[in-house]
Amino acid sequence: MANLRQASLRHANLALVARTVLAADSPPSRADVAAATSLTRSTVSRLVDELVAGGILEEVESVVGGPGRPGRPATPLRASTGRFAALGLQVGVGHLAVRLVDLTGAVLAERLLTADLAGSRPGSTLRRLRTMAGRVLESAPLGCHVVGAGLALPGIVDVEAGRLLSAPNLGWEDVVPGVALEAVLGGLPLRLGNEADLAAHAYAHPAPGHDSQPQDFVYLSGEVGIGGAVVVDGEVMTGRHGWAGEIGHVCVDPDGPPCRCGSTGCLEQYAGRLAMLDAAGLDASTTPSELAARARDGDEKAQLATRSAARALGVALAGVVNVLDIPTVVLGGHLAQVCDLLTPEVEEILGRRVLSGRWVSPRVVIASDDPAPGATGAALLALDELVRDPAGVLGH
Amino acid sequence: MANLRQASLRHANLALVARTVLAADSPPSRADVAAATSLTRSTVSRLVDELVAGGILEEVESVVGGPGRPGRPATPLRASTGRFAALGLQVGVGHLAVRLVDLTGAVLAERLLTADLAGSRPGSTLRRLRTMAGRVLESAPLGCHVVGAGLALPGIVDVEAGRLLSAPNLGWEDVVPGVALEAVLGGLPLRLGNEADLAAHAYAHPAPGHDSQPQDFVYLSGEVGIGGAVVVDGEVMTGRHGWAGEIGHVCVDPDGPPCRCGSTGCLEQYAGRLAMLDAAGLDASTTPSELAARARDGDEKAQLATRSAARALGVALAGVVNVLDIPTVVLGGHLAQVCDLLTPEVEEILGRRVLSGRWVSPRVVIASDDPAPGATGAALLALDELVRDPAGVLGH
DNA sequence: GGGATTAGTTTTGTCACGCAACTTACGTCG
DNA sequence: CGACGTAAGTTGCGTGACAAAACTAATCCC
Repeated sequence: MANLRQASLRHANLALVARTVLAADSPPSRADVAAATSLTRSTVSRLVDELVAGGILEEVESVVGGPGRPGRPATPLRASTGRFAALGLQVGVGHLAVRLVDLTGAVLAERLLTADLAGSRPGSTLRRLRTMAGRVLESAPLGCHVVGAGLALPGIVDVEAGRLLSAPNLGWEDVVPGVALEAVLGGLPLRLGNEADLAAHAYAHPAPGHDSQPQDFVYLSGEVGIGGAVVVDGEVMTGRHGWAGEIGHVCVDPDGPPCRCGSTGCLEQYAGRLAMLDAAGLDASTTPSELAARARDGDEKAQLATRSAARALGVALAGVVNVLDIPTVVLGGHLAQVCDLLTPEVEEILGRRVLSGRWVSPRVVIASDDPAPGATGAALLALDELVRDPAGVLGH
Repeated sequence: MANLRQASLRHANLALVARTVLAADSPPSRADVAAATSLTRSTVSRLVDELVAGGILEEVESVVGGPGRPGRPATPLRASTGRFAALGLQVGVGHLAVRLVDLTGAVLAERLLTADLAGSRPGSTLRRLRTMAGRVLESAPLGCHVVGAGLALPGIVDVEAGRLLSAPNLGWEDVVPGVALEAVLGGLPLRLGNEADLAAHAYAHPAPGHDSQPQDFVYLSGEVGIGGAVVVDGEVMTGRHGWAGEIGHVCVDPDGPPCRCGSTGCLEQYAGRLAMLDAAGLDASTTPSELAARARDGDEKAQLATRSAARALGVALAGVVNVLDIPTVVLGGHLAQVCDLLTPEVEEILGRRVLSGRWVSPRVVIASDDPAPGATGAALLALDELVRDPAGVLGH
């Protein structure tokens, strides 16, 4: 409900120009940006100059063989490398991760640590994360402004309060990670987020301002249980309180096995990592790839486990697609590793159970195999604020 | 991705001022609007003058005893009555409806017709609707501009193409209602919409620019089957193709009874009107209120039917709430008539099955008993375009 | 080397808003 | 009953952001 004044106009067009440059596949010239935005060249020039002066964009020395076109050669523009960056942190059930990502989406520095954190003490775990974050920040290039920090957590988060309400797979309840980390952040605001939400953001936007296809999808993140997120038009749906996306607890069968959430027949009880391994008669430490290999080799129990998981995924996702009309499903985490075993049956069930399946067939695709997409997503989300309002870091 | 120019600024602020006046509970003065929008009085004055000249707003003759406050008395503003209106049409399974709604949300004229249209021929039904629309338009007040028309349909709609793809309960397939109605519309664009989507819009916005509480909810519309809509921040989620909200076909039990959609165990098979009457051993023509009365009087089969419906609703809605974090459910249509029988058990199941139920208890509320909320919603949606860009009807 | 072509800059004009002074229209109080 | 206070609404001026168009710059092509 905020009003608009002349300054808003400038803010909005600065953001538009910045986004246009970041979204381009190859560095565009001022003239290209003018054509893409339907602003005039003079206006674009002025805005670009401001963004370059502010260190958000930079001009590329087009050394290599130009296009050989008549006319004055263009000055290609791109996001500044290493000038602005954001810190992405993640506490997973099996790992800690810290990443420093810049405006081009490049990882300037990172640290990964594999560890079983189920049942760990929040205090000591967050201290380990703090140490890792300190190292990463030390190795940031000179003159690099860290503009934000985000922390991905596998649980239900109160974003406003910066509080982790509950992370059953970690065994954490009611934790405020900001206090343990604030020494290393130096006053930088820390934004918490659900791991699946942030991973989904990273999938939709592999770099700040850069949109990938598709921009509407349902994201499933398999770790111990199943996290999820719904992305509409490139934006992660957070819901009324920021707790949307709990697809792992959609009911597949009301008479199904009890879930630790207190309900029965949740998707997680069929397609969660532990549930699948259990159904296949394998130890909890077995990797999903091992399970997939056994299923392919003809192990009957492994095949049963994957088939049961596929059926549950099909039923749960059909409901989601019926309600949201988002016919693309992205599988990440352990689900990505067994994706090719699941996909045919899941797609078959979706085609049958989705009302609009007659006109558009739902598709299942696989996410990247990044072990910590949540950390990347947390950093990218912080950088997005910069792209959305570049005037904030310029001369105000 | 459109750029901003000075004109955009004016357009945006015109819309802001218009919305502010429409959203106010009592007619605000120019000074009130200035305070609410944080625009200056001079700017508001200019914009209001334009809107008054354009016939969108009007000054109220404050005849009755003013507040007796010192200072120059205010000139209260409100939406013009009867100057701009939109036509809302609806084809339901049991009725036809036509409404003319103005900017204040008042119904200027309407016509309702009860008829069993299941299996009707689209051509003759639409001709009847056309006649009704003609009568309604004839009775519009002098100087009333009809700025848009919308048609609510109980099925899957291709909004862009103006085509009804499938309405199983009517038995209609692949119909383009625009051609049958264009004679009466006189070039006015007709916008199709799903009945539940439009009813949900009317619930969220009882008048143009006026927001009711809540602005985030799941809407269930019970007719023969069950239609649904998801409203986030006052906006009906349409999904990738406009087919979102098919909650009636969320799977409650994969081993449940077959549904006409080709799937099994859909919510509609438990809580649809026909399904409930069938389970209660009643004739298809029985009213839901009659069913409710029997259940209250101790009829065991009727109680069984309502309990089964409540359980199915609980399971299906729990899934939706888990995915979307929208803890308010609005029941309309036949579900509204049996709402008080269903609510306790549905809320109990939601509290148990919704992951975030520990922090926020989901609530079930009842919609208005308007027989054709879709028609109202269709008209309101058309008027919303006017409110969103008032400059469109002024001096361009 | 001159012309064509394209990139980027400079200049001038327009328009919407903020600011502040002003006018209007009412109550209040001596 | 008339001066004063107060709040609503108007008027005139200044500012800033963008459009339009003329201009400069740098390259290719002949």
